[in-house]
Amino acid sequence: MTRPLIARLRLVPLLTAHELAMIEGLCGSTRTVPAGADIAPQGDRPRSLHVVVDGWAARYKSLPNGRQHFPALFLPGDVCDLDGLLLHTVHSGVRALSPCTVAVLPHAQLRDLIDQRPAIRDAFWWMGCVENAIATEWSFGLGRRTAGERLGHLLCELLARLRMAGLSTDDGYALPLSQVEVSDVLGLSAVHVNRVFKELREIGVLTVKNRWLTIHDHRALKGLSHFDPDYLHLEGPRARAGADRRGAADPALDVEPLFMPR
Amino acid sequence: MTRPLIARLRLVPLLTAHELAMIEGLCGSTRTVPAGADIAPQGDRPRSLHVVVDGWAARYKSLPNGRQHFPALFLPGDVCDLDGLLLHTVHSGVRALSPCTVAVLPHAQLRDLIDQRPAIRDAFWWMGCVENAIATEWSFGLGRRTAGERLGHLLCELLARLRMAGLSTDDGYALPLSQVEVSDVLGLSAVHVNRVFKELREIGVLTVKNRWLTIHDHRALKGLSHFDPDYLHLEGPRARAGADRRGAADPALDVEPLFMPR
DNA sequence: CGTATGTTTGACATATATCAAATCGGGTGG
DNA sequence: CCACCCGATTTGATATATGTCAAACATACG
Repeated sequence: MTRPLIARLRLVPLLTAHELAMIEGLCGSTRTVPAGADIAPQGDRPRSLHVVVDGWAARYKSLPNGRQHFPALFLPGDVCDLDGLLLHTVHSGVRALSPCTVAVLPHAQLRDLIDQRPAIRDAFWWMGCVENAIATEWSFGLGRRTAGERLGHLLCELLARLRMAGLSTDDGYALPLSQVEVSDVLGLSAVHVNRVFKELREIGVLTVKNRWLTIHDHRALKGLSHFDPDYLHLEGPRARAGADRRGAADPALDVEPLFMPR
Repeated sequence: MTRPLIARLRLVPLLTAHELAMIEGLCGSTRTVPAGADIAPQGDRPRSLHVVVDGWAARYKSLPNGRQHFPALFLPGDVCDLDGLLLHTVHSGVRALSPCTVAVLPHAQLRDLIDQRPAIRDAFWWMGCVENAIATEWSFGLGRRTAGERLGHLLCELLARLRMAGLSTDDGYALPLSQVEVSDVLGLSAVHVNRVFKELREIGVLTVKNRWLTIHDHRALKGLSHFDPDYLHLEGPRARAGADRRGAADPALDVEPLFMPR
């Protein structure tokens, strides 16, 4: 079940249906990982690529005294260790934040595909660039945004990304993160995250109940966090000159609609 | 004069001398950019790649009320707008922090080279991954390190990167950044950066004089900032299976030594 | 039901920001 | 070569956002 990756790649006008099928065919096995466990092994010469199919995961880094940080969050459809394809040692681990299902694509075969098919190469390279763009935005937030702006911005980003994956309703989504985990994303203390949530709740912008986030006033949330989704590159990668590819419109692959009906 | 890029790529056992020459041959023009000016145009469909040959540059992002942040720093040898090759809109600008010389490689020709030569593709893709790894480390610092640790860590990183480029002495380097600019990298106020510099000076770890940084006690600086250079991937990308490439040892290209004599 | 985990709240501590002024330093023009 | 000047650095006083500690509550789970 690599649907989410395919759904994501389908957005990419770069790929033909045939190429999508090739990628899908590559997914040998699927693993399930309990919350809290590592998804991708750290260390030398990683041998495969992991795609989150279900659940949420995060890259993590920590310091001896217990300080921890999540510099990236991976949602269904995201490749969570793209770097391992090029780098020969991977230093940051990836941990499941909720129970996860991950697809495992062996590097060797993926490399063959990348060598043969420039469009596939570009699709994966492009995903790395988007990850980079998101990291840049987070970096800015950590450096220059207030706690309230950071939280608001994160929640808007997650809505946009989940919506693209077809995993949100019009005004909310399942948020499997504890406040402690949110604090490790935002570089704040858990207590302070709690206070900011409370504030947003009190001004009527959102509600969290039973791990479900409802955004009552999306406009306000976007406004107070200065959210602009451009950096997510929801429009897909740039087309290759002269290419007339149209995977996204090809009905050969039966994939769920990408946007929820309003 | 694309020497610095070539010097950087030479570290990469991936590339043959011939391939290095191909890349070097691509560099049509060279531009000089005054401090404070933009190097790479933002916006849709960028048409070329820019390599810093001399001087320092930074990616920047800002908010209306004047808050500014530099999520990445580019030193001689660094490609400063790799993302533009894949992304069809570039949202963050790159600004020269000191007077810069940049080499301009047209995307069209670079793409041809990348299509033909997997090793060249991997070299550029790899540089993107390293940029990503550095961004991840900075992100961690912004989220979880104290002001002192952040500054110390940055100064260690710059020493390592400059040393790789042959631009440091054994115990210091030219630091063209003002304290305001450092504060925009570290997500601090300029005043506080000044105080942290003072502290490091008073405990005898470093001196800044005339835009030259001298590190008197490197061990202490590394210790207090928990610096570990692994994330810089100074060892180059992973070799391709079965490849026996050895550009770095090939004397055909007359490139300066990469490390200063002690 | 009890136990563990997550959330909420309060009181207090502190790192860092802000504002404002003094001083330094180096380039420029006379 | 000196005097001026402008940006950069330095310092002090004060403000504030956020962290820390600790306890009380919820909530889910077995």
